[in-house]
Amino acid sequence: MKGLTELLKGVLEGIVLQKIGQGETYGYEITQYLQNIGFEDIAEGTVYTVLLRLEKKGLLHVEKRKSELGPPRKFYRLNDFGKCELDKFWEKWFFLARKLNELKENDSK
Amino acid sequence: MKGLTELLKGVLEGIVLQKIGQGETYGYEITQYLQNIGFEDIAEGTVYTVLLRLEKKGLLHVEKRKSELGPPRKFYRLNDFGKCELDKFWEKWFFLARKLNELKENDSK
DNA sequence: ATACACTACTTAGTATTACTATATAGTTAA
DNA sequence: TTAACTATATAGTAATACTAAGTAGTGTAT
Repeated sequence: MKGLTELLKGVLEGIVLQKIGQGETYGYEITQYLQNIGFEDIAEGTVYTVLLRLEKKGLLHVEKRKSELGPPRKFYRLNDFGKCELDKFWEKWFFLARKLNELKENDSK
Repeated sequence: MKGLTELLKGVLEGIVLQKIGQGETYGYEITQYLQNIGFEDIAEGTVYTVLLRLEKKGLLHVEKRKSELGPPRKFYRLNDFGKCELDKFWEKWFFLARKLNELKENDSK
């Protein structure tokens, strides 16, 4: 899907948090994952900037370890603060989603 | 709801387009409307910058007319391009909403 | 051994957007 | 005439995703 950039602001961060929340992972894997679920236009660089930002904000536990195949990976997990921020993201998202559904449904009335 | 700023990127424009699509309106009224439906933290200035942007992009038919009570108003309607962009907004929104629901539902599995 | 593909991470610079703060001004009622 | 309400505009800021480019380890085919 093209032209999603502005709509992704804030959302991409939430998606990445959610993915990390489902189990230890790393940047390259997250990028592949996003491609697979339909976000074909999200580039690697974008994902890494999100990760570094989340790291700086202190939401992630980070561990650099060797990979069996390829260069070393930075493995991420959510810490307590990260889990809290993930919850907040979903709250905000569902607030917005509910509002937008209401707006759209007013059409048919 | 606080801290919605980043999530509103792109969305606010869509909401304003949708509101205008429901019938001729003007900035001040749109602002009041947003307050009423739960977006208490969206300031007047924000709405006007959106409107001027949409105007510049050529999505709106504009007509400045006197008001019965108060200063003159700029009345807006969607032109064909605006209607097209509104449709595109909803397409993008529902794409994203569907994806996010899928991500969230993976939790329970 | 060498070249290539794949894996994996980083970063500088850009564009877009919502927000803050402030300014301007017409209208109405006290 | 003062205050409250209506109505619009705009300069500057912060946050975020995107582009483009670079670095480097590992595995495979030639």
